[in-house]
Amino acid sequence: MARPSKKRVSSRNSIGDKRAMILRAATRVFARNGYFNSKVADIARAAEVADGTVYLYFKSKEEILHSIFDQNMAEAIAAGGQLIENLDDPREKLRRIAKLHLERLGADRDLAVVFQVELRGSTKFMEEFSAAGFAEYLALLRRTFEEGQRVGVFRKELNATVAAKILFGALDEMATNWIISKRNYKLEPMADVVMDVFLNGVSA
Amino acid sequence: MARPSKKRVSSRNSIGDKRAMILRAATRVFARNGYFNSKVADIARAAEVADGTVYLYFKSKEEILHSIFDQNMAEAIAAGGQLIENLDDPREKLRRIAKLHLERLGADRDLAVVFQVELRGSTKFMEEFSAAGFAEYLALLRRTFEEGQRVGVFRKELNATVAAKILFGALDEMATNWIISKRNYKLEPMADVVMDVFLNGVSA
Amino acid sequence: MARPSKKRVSSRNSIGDKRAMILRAATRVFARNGYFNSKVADIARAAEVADGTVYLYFKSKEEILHSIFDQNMAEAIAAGGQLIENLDDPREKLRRIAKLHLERLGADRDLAVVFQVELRGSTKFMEEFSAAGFAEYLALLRRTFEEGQRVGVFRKELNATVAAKILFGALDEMATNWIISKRNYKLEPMADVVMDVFLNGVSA
Amino acid sequence: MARPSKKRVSSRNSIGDKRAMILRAATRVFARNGYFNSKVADIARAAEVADGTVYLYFKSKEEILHSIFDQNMAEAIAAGGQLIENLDDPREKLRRIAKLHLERLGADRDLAVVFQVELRGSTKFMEEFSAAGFAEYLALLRRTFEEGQRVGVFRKELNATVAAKILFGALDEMATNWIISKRNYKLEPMADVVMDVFLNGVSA
DNA sequence: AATGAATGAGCATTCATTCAT
DNA sequence: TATGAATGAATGCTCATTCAT
Repeated sequence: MARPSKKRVSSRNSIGDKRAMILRAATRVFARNGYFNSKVADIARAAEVADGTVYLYFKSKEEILHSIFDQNMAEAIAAGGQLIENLDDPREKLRRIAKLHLERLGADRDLAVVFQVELRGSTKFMEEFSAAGFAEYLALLRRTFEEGQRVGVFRKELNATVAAKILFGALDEMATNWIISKRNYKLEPMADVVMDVFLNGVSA
Repeated sequence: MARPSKKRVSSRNSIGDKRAMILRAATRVFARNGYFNSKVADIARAAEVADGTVYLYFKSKEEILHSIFDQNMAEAIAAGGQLIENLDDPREKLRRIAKLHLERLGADRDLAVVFQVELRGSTKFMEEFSAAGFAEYLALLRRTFEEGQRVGVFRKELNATVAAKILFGALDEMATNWIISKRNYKLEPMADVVMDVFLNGVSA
Repeated sequence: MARPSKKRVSSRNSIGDKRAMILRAATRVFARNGYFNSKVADIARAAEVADGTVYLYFKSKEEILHSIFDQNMAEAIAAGGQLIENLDDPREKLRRIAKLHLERLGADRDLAVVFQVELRGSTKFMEEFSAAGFAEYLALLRRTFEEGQRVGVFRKELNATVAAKILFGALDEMATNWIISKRNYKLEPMADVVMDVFLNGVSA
Repeated sequence: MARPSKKRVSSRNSIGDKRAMILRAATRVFARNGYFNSKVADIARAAEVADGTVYLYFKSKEEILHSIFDQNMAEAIAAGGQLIENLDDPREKLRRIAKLHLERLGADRDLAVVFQVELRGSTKFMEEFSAAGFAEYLALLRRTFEEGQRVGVFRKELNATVAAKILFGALDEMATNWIISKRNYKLEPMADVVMDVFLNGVSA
């Protein structure tokens, strides 16, 4: 009858972390069961809160998925910007970005599944998240590529937007394959191979 | 009370088309509403058959999605194989495959949406369809690439599997972006740009 | 493609037996799966006819169940009447009827299941089949009992209708228990025990 | 759009009653429409709760039927045990049990219908509920009968199990007939007639 | 008479969301 | 803030029955 354990240790982080806990729990749950098969009650249980509590922090189940994307995308872009601000060579910039891309996904399989699979399952999401951080990320790649064209290291006749998409597509496929693959390998080193081919392909 | 009209008009198309009609209707419905939001009743209405009729041809809603994938993938692989059997240059082979890839998707937006979006929405599907035709397609790319390495047109130090994935990823991204994009452009020509960069990047 | 076997032996009985074949098949199917879980298609398959054919002989699934009851009940009552018409002792008459009752059910487990279980599953059936042959059977028992009272072998103060129900209930329970029982024993001999107790209980 | 009234009135009965209310409502609904024709929505409406609420207390529609049986059977057996614990004469014990049997059923026609009709409609139920409380009830009758044989009031050569079934069958038939009957009479007094015949029949 | 493809009404169950406490 | 009992809309699938052949 009594609910003994349920250790109040959950206060391991100062208060207010509840939102973050729910987000982390949701990432885990979505990754394991898929967005549509995940119940809000599953997330609540995983986050060790009551069902209703989830709605104190998020308007709906969908908003949780969005928040996972938004938060991580914002972090990634911030990290990426910081990472390259002191670099000069556009090729090196792209290399660092690519490595960071796969490094982040490779460090958290659940997050990777949500990004590579769950977020793709509907045109609605696709369009929305495309309009959001994803476009920004693609723009970062494009601007860096244009910079390379300006300084003469990349072929000037290439459409920068398309070039950015090619690079993104290649990296994205690495991530997706890594998730699906039964084998156990590091994702981040794949960035080197991709960049080798890509830079070779676009260099002036 | 009475069940007036609705007399078995059908036969608009010769018999046996029913399965194909349902498949076509489902592609349209899935593309417009997403797999999870599509009701079997929607598909039935779009195919102009009764709800129950759907189940005479498919075991479940999920099987319909699978059938769309299977059928089109099989056709595509057959067409691809035929297309390149008389070619010698591995580079040309890859060019043709890439063009066919984007041509087919570009010719049927609904089908493209199902392939690029709906089929990606769950690890379950991903793994299953990965195991099926998709793996076969990737293998086709890989073997052609290896052939190119053998005849000396592609860099021998590159991992053929990874190279195949890079190419697929780039093409895949073209397709996905084409779907999401509000602009109206032809998909198939994008193959040329992708192949330009890719071949440049992998050539010996 | 060809449907070779399906031996036309089915004409083992002259034509017109189709109705009987469906009835027999239905008894088997109802007994094994229960009335509500039995599909008309199951019955058709068991009877080796097409689904639609069933409806050439019966108006509905429910009518099949009724027909099983009606037919067997009519046979049983006819057999019972014949069996006792040359007997004098009312006690012997009841003994014969009881034996026949359990003998018939004990000879066809499927039929017994339909009579003891499937026919009981709804007040609607109960009332209908009560109004039909069942009432007639109970009346046979009652009249025979009254005859016994008249000739002085049964206690006159007993209500004959109730006495008939007691006897029927006891026999009915023997049949039901026999069906449910995992053990393997003959049903018909149980009639002797029941008659021993009953006759002892009602004798003047 | 708005979801106006229907405010959580409830609390009409103290909380915790909800399970009991659903059970009572289900008994009524099953009795009136039959188990298979009863919709869970009917039960919910009758119990004045939402459809989903039913599933907070019961795993399935089937479990509701089981629960009706289990609960009432447990109560009846407890009541029966208590009723006879201070009696010595096995004949009197059986008389009391028989009276209680018909008294309980006679006091709640809906419950009687469920017990006499709905619970009988499938071998699955039959076997299950046979394995459960029903067997226990039959065992109670048998043990009491054996006790009577030991103390010499019942004929020793009779099989106690069969004797118990005969008694049960007779009582059961009284109950079933009472339900089906259009006439309006008390069920419980029938126990006396049955016991008169039965005891007369088995007495040493 | 016989067939079996087609029909479409019907229903148990789930689960995101709310709100009284 | 937090809870979790209660809600009720939503839907995939089944199957008795029909009817064109």
